[in-house]
Amino acid sequence: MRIVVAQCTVDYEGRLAAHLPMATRLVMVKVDGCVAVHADGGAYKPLNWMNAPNHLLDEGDRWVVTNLKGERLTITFGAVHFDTRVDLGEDPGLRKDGVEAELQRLLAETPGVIEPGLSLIRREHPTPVGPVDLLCRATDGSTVAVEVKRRGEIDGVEQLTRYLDFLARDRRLAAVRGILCAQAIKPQARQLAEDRGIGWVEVDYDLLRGLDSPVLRLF
Amino acid sequence: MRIVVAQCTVDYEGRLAAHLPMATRLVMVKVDGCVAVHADGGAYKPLNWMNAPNHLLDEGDRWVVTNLKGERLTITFGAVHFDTRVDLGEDPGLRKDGVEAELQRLLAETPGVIEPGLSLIRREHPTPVGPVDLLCRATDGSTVAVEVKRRGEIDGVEQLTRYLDFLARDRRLAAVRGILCAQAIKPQARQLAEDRGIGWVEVDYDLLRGLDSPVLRLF
DNA sequence: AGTTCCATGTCGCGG
DNA sequence: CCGCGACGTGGAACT
Repeated sequence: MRIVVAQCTVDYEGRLAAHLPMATRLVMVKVDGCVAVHADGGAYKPLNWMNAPNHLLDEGDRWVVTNLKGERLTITFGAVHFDTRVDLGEDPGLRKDGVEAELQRLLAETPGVIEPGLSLIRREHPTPVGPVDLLCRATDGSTVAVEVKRRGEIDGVEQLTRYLDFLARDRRLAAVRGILCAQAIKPQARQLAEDRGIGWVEVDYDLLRGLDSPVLRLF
Repeated sequence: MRIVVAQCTVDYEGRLAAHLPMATRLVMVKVDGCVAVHADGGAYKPLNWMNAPNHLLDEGDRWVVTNLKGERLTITFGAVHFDTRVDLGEDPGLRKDGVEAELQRLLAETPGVIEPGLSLIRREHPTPVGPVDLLCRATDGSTVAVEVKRRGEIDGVEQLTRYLDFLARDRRLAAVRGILCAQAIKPQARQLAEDRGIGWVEVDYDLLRGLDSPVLRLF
């Protein structure tokens, strides 16, 4: 990784046009070739950047970074405060927990928390417009398509609506209804769901993880 | 800004849980207090981070960064390769051109380029499923909902469809139709729009900017 | 390569 | 402060 602290102007031409006047900034070049220009604020996002793969033309006081999509990042340097290279080596990588995949797994094991008596038919049930997260059977005999999200928003309702359109035509299934299931569901998503006769349920991830624990599963 | 290159392990507990084993990484602390841990790859996004506002407890070989939402980032240091501070000063900021907000503003000033004779009723007209970009009156007396996009894709058609569903029920409005307006509209979006009786128009951003110039507005 | 969908999305604006 | 939608969204998984 190369780290440069220097005065510079930056110009980006591509999906939009952007310009940065001369000021002191941090320019980071990673071994994969990506370039990022940071100011001393604005969270972790750089002011400007160019991801790999790209080509960096180093003219000394000016870098021109281009990619195959025709985007161009031009950095023109003034006074350089500092310019160093460090070898970080390969990174062992990140472990994550608590994303949608995890939530879906937990709900598949305890579908009753979505609606009393619900039982799982299958996960990732295929349709022509994508897989339904959980396909279930309700006590009233109807089929229930469950869309699992970490956060319930309008997109989730649209997605479920598309699935239901196709499931309704599947003669092998009983009458099909839909439920949007998330840790939190936004008012507009609730509104749209209700407007379309789609149910919605908020579930507690920590509670669910508790229900899944070895001790409680003995009961 | 403080720049540290060091061996470290990182743990994040918050919206999810994540762990990074010991390895050499770049830790950046900006003056606004945000902390980012970078590996030598993975584009401009850090492996882990904590945005401002937060509180950094510096125990020397361990940093504990917390925020009011109950998220916690813990960095435990091993060998430190280097640790420096630089004063970047205030950044003059970024100028952007060609984004949706700009396009919407220009169209609001010259709605006639969307359809001859169209006049603006209001921008950001509220509905229960979100605001309509431009609500207009056509010469035939009908109301026209315009969705403005930089790039016209299926999402834009879906969004406009939702608005139209609700607008159709508003008895204060005349018959409502919709137009998707963008710099470029993909074939699939055109197809879907036509299928739903929604109009679509491609507009030239540069031409529009020209129409908005002081000289031409005299005419 | 193209499409779909998730994300600790982040960011900015308006209520 | 929340709600909402845009973003140079980026990135991964799958066709």
